[in-house]
Amino acid sequence: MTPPLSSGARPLACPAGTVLFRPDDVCSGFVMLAEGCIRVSLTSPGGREIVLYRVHPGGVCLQTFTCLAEGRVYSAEGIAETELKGELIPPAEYERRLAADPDFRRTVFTAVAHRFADFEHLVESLASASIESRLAEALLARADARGDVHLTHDALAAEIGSAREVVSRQLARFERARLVALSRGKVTLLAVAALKQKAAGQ
Amino acid sequence: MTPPLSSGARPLACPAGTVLFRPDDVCSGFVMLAEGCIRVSLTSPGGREIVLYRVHPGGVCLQTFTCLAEGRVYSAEGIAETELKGELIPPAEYERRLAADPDFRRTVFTAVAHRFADFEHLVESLASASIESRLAEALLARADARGDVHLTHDALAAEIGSAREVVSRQLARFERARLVALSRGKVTLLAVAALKQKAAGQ
DNA sequence: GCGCGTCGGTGACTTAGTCACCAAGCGCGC
DNA sequence: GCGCGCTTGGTGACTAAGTCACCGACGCGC
Repeated sequence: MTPPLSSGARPLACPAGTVLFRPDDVCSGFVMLAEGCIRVSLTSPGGREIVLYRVHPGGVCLQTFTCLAEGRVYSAEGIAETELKGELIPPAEYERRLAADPDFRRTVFTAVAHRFADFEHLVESLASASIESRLAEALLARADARGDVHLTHDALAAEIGSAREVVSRQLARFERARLVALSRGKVTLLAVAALKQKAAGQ
Repeated sequence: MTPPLSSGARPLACPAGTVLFRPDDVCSGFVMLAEGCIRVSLTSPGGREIVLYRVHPGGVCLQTFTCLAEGRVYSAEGIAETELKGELIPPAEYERRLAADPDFRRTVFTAVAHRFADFEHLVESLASASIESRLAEALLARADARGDVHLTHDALAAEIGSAREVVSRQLARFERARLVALSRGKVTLLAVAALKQKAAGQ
């Protein structure tokens, strides 16, 4: 459709599991994702990890945006959850496009705004929602079409910013209530409607 | 210095305590603050309030930015903490300036980026810092030149996204350790260095 | 000086998080 | 196909934080 996007943009391709950036890394450019998913997470000094957000095609990595706007280093970690394809736009080219291309500007702004709304939701649920509702929400959000969630209890704990033991115990309660079935590395949702109620806070 | 900034901008002036916006309000324009301070906070269904951030001159209200970028309604509450002076830039004019004025664009971007970094800090401390360290941090951040913090325990609880009773008890512990002195509506810092240690997590 | 609204203190209880440890599942090399 | 070691999950015991209910103390207006 569009011609080669610009002189400066470089193709980006990497396999699942690639660490795209770590805290204190310098930002090498703005990522326009065509395919795949990037998980951005924060790890506290105590070793607790929390997933801040995921970047999908059409989305924007706020971390990257922040780094480019303020000339700072990254403060979180970004990992390719799946194989990635896209473009890496170097800082100067990014700046030029923001000035010259209203569509590009609108895309970036909208994505930043959207990301911010997610963030607000995260703050709200960290500050006031129960583990039960946050876990129910995370399960619903990350289930595949068959209702399976392929995550360890540890990974689920990172999704909701809690601890593994807490997740294990809450999952055990869900299992006793026949809302889910548990197996190693997998949670199967049995009662989606009931979980939605829990996610909404009963 | 600059001539009247634009055809569209309207002067903004209001006294302390004014509610600038509430959840579900439509955004009437972009605020450029010349003087004063706006507190933006979220109140959960359970009635728990948490202060998201404060807007100072040169800063940007992310809420407003989000609303303008996505054409959405506000999701938080904004209150004038002090008397405000500034300009209100209507949406169309805001859009025009973003396109035409690189300095304006840079200002907005930098401010948004900065705000986002604060937000990340908020998420990190909600997810993993103790009440003791969050309260110590809040006290240090909001003390005046004499080391007085003129906030009720309730207001301090909103600052750190916790409950009044929890704040009262932690303040009592600080008082027993001679780190602060308590009186009605005021906390006086007695040992700033020790509080800084607590804020950093010992 | 009385009444009332705000502010702060406290006990009793629930929920969440931490720590230490163990057991089951699984892949791998031999 | 046996044993080894890593990952994952389960559990008890404890601490920290949050909730609920209630009361007392202060401060202001009448």
